[in-house]
Formats: sequence, C-alpha cells, structure tokens
Amino acid sequence: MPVQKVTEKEIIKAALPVFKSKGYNNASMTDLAEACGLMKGSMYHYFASKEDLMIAVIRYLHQKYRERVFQWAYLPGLTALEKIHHFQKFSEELFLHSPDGCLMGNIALEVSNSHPKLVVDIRAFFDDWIAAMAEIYSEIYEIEEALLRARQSVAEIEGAVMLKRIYGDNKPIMEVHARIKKPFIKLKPEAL
Amino acid sequence: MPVQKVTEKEIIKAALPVFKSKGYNNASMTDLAEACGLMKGSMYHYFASKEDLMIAVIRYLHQKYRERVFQWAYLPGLTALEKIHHFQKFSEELFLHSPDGCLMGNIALEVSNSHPKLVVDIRAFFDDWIAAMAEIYSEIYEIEEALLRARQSVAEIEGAVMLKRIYGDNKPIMEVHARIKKPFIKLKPEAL
Amino acid sequence: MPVQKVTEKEIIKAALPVFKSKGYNNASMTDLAEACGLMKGSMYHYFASKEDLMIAVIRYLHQKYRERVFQWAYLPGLTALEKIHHFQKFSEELFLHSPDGCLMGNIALEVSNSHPKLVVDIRAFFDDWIAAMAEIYSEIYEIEEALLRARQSVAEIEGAVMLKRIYGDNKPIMEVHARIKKPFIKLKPEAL
Amino acid sequence: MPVQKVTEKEIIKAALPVFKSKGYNNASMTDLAEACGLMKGSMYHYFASKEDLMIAVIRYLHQKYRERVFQWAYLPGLTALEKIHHFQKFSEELFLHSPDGCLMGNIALEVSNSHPKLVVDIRAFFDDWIAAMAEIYSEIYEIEEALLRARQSVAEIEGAVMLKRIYGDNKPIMEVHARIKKPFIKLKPEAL
DNA sequence: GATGAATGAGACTTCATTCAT
DNA sequence: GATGAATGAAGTCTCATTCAT
Repeated sequence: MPVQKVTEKEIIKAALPVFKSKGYNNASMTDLAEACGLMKGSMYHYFASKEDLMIAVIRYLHQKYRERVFQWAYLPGLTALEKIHHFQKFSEELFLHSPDGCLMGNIALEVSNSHPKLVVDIRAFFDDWIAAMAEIYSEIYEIEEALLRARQSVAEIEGAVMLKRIYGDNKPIMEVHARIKKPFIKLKPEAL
Repeated sequence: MPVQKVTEKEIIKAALPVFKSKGYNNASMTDLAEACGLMKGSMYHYFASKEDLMIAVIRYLHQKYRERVFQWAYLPGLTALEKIHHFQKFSEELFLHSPDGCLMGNIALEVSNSHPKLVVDIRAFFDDWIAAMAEIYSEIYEIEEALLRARQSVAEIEGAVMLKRIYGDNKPIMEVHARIKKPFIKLKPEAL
Repeated sequence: MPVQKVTEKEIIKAALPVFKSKGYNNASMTDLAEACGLMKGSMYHYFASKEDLMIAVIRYLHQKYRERVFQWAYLPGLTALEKIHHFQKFSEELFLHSPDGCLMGNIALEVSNSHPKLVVDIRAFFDDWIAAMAEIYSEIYEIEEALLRARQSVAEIEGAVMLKRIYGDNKPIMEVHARIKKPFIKLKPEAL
Repeated sequence: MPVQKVTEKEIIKAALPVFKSKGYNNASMTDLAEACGLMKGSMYHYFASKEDLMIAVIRYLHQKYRERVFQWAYLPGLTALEKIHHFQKFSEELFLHSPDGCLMGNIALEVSNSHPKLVVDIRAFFDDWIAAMAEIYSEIYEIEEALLRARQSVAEIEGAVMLKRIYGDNKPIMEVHARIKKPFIKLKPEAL
C-alpha cells in the first residue's frame, strides 16, 4: 500500500482536534494515527516524535491565526472596530461551536513544565496575538496602555474559554467579546 | 515495621504541588507517593485510585479557598474593598511566588474530556468562586451585572495565571488585580 | 501475585545464557523475562533498562570468574601448573559443553561501538583475566614477557572459543589449553 | 529520474564498513542505504533481504581475501616467510588502522545462533583461511601439526583483534604477527 | 531503476493497580 | 498500615519489507 494516503499538512490538520480535545499526554500516537487513517508506525515518516508533531500542529495553528486574524490588525484602511470584528469572527468560529476550547491554552498549561520545547512555540503565538491586539488598541490608547489592554484581552479570552470548557457555556466568551468591543464603539462617532 | 504515621490529609497536601506542577496524566503514582514519603502501593490504603486522590486534592483546595477566601465575601461589617483585599492577598500568595499557576485551571483544561468525575468538583469550585465574587460586586452592581463581572474577574485571573505560566511574568496578574480593585476604590468616598 | 518469585541474582543467572546465546541486540526483554518466569514489565523492578541488566550480568560473571578462577593465580602454595589446571578446569566447564562460547567476547564485539557503558565493564573483566594470567607466567618469565604471554593466552582462548562457535568443534580450545600448559610442564622437574 | 548508476558491488562495498562497525542487528537498512547513497526501498532491487546483503558482503570479503591473501600461500617460488609477509601486510591494512576489527569475527559471534545461513559462508571463509595458513606451515611441519598451527594462528589473530576492539590497542595484533613469523625466521638460514 | 509512503510486528519502557506478606 | 513484587495493558518508537508510481 504505497500510494500516498496523506500529506504532512493533512496529518497536522487531523491531529489538531485530537490534541485539542485530549490534551498532549492523553492523546496517544494510536489516537493520532487513527485520526489520520494511518498506522501508528507510519506517523513516524512525517514526524520524528509525538513532540515534533505537536510542534508542527502549534505552528500550523499559529500560521492560520496570522493569516486569518492577526494580519487584520495591520491592514491600513480598516477601522479599529472592523479589525475587532475580524478577530472575533474567527474566535467565535473556533470557540463557540466546539467544546474543546483553545489548543494553545490547553497545551500550554499541561506541558509548560515538562516540554520546554513546546513552550517556545506557544509563547511565540501569544506574542503575536498580544502584539496584534496592542496594535489595534494603539489607535485609541498610548502604547503602554495599549499593551496592557492587549494582555488583558488575551487573558480574558483564555479565561473565558476555560470557563466554557468547564461549564460548556458560551456566555463568558460572548461577554468578553462585547467588553472588548465597547471602547471602540464609543469612539465611533469621533472616528467618523 | 515502625507503623509510620501518615494521614490522609498529609497525603493530599503532599500530592497537591505534584499535581499542580506536573498535571494529572504526567504525575505518576510513584511521583505522588515519593512526595508523601510512601511507597506506591501504600497510597492505595488511602485512595482507591489516582482519580480519587485527584478528587480529594481538588476538594481539599476548594475547602481551603472557602475558609481563606470565599468566606470573606459573606462577612458582614467589611467593605467591598476589604473583601477584595483578602481575595487578592491569597491569590498573590498562591500565584505570584510559584511558577505553576492554578491547580484548578491546569487540571480543568487537561482532564475535562477524559475524566468527567473530576469536572464535577472543579465546577463546584468555580461556582463558589464566582458566587463569592458576585456577592462582592452586588454591593455596587445589580445582580445581573454583578454576576457578569464575577465571571469576568475569574476569567481574567485564570487567563492572567495562564500568561504567567507561559511567560513567567507576574505583571498580568498584578494588572488584573488592579483592574478588579478599581471600581471599589472609586466608590470609597461614597462608601464612607 | 505479589509473592516474590525471583531475586535479582536469579534474574541475572537466568538472563546470562540468553544473552550468551542470542547476543545483546537479539535478546529481547520478552526473551529475558520468559527465562526468568516473569512478565516483561516486571523486569523493570530490578533493572532500569536492558543495558543495566546486561551490566549486572557482566559483573556477575566477572565476580564468578574472580572467585572460581582468577583468585587461584594469587594463592600461595600452589605450583604454576596447579594454577593453570584450575583455570582450565573452569574454562572447560564453561566452553566445552555449551555451543555459545564466551559471553564477554560475544558481547564485546557486538556492542563495543554502540554501548560504551558496557565496554567499561567488559574491559575490567579482561584486565583481571590478563593480570591473573600474567601473575602465573611471572613465575617463569620476566614481567614484560609474562604480560605478553598473558595477553597471548587470553587472545588465543577467545579465538579458539570463536572457532568453536563457528565450527562447533572443541579441538581448538583443547589445543590452546595444551599449548598454555606446556611451558609449565617442562618446568616441572625443576619445580620439584 | 536521473537513473542513478549503482552496481551491486558498490552497494556491497558501501555496506561492508557499516556491518563491520555496527554489527548485523544494529545496522539498519536505513544505515546501509545511506552508506550507498540510496533510499531504503531501492536496496531491495539488489538484495532480497538484509540477510542476503549480509551474505553478499561476507562472500565479497571472502573473495577479496582469496585474491589478496590466501592465494599467496599457494604461489610457487615464494618462501614461507614471504607468504607470511603478504598475509600480515593485508591484516595490518585491515586491522591496525580501523577500530572495528574483523567483520567475519564480529558477525560470527553475533549471528551464529540466529542466522544459520550466514554461518555457512562465514565457515567457508575460515576454512579457506585455515587451509592457507596450513599450506604455509606445511613447509616446515607435518600436515597434522601444520593444521593445528594454522588453527592456532587464526584463533590468535581473531583473539588479538577482539582485544584491539576492547582496548583500542594494536599491541596484541602486532605481538601475534611477530609470534607467527618467528618459526619461519629461525628457518631462514636453512631456507637460503 | 529508484522512490518513499505505508505497513505491521515487535522493540523497550511506563504505569496504575493488586495483593501476599 | 505499609510494603514492594508482580501484573498486563498501553505507551512511544524502530525497522525490515512491500509496492504503486
């Protein structure tokens, strides 16, 4: 059976929900291979270890966020509110309809002490996220305050997603979104 | 056989930091037993399974929070700001000086899909926490808004603790604390 | 099934012929466990790894040689020929009746490049063997010549054992033994 | 597809040092393919299995020995000492400058119980080697003694090469060579 | 002829759990 | 009450081999 059944990217995309739902330690190579329609051993053609696969998944998701979310922050010709809309649209796609929350957050808490290599890439993701949020906030706040608000927003979202995972309730996420939008809505008249 | 004196509570207290630091799956019974000065097999005299021990740890921590934190919310004769101070003093003891963050949050994200029994107790903890925060907020907000703010505060704190685990930086936690305190400080003149 | 089924030493003794016959890489933990009447996983109560078990086996055999062979070289009141007899009696027990040759030699050639930790202990064995032979030779030769002859004898024996493993023929070993004995026999009249 | 030119012989020559250094079990098809500049799968165009490749390597080396060493023993017009010189010159090329010893010996001890097919070819090699040595010895000894001395010499060399692999020291090999040469040197005056 | 994706058996190892002592 | 030997399932990973392209 030598025909190519999957590409590296397909493995990554199939592994992502497994890691997101089961976590790093509890997702076995068998689980991951099954999700890819491969035998356990075949996974090792693409990734030298489970940890390497995890890294690839993290980087893939990071890249997807860059393309679909973070970049809006830097697009000229958009109002801050429009940028926020793009951010939240993606978040809602991701968080409201799946019970598993945020891969980055889930993994971060689980492996931060045992897999330093993973933390490097997780940190890179949060760096970008916070920077993008700060970019948006910088339209209405000083840089210091913008950064602080960016960190706050990210923390709030991750916290709300955690509550969703515990309670299965979308309300906290929606409340956070509303709260984040608010200062930009107030500004609207001025912006016009 | 020197009949070593080990109480259930001592085991729980010794196991707590192990679970907090390593997570549920990555903490082995050997790790846990070692932290208690016991042999692996002896743990089963006290707890029927690793999951049961985890539950006991969660409940123990919940109880400790009740005694040292949540109860302040319901004490008459304290201003809201004083209550907030008590809450934050404990949080700071717990979160600022250890790199491992919040046991409840760490475990919640890791096991929510694989160990529904644990989720029940984790949820009970967050119920109490949110209720206590809402109690404080209810002094200056309508019940609806108080609950919303309570959820937000808990989410923010958990999110900030996650950032601390990722970055090793206490700033987000301190910023959240300041933000939570703010509406009560403004009210102070009125409160007097 | 908690009753002690085996001791560490029994494992070592059971593992020895498996390693000797199959070699290091080709002896699986399953093979070794089977030889001990244990489950694979149970082996790890006694030895942290296959390599550690191999080391224990090497050291055990070394110790047995010390007690049963090498020590004769240093016993006062024995003629050199008597010492040689003791050496060869043990060699014959070991090499003539089993087709598998010499554990030390077998393992040495197989792992010398891949398991440096094992080489250390194998070298220690050969150090002792050569030193004991040299001690005997030193009764009839200068120290330099004694050492050289000791190395030669060890090399010859190992070579003969290799030939036995290839041909299944004891003759080379017996020839070597005769050759080693010869200079001491000639000396006999003088020794009396 | 550049239709890379690789011949069976080139594969054999590239595989030889890999087997010599890593042994049979520890040399993976990937290792071997890498040494040949091929992909793993391509090896199977030339050899049906790893065992077959090993056999080819053994036969190739045997053939090389025949051409470069053993044949000298049967060349008329050469003194025994000259023949010995040729033998030892090749041995020294092979054994003194590489730490990996003798492929035949290494493999013999490792696979003798698990791969009887290999033993057949290894035995053929040693048959030839011993016969050639006996041929040389037969110039100064009766046939019985010549054979015995041939076996001894081969055993001594293999034993000395083993010591070299254990100690990294060439001295035992050089001592053996000197020892083997000695009876022929003594004869020199008569031979002239 | 060469590739390299895929297999599937089997390697070493870990671990929660049991239970005779 | 405490032990720690033993289990057995499951974990990660390796590897000789196959075969469609």
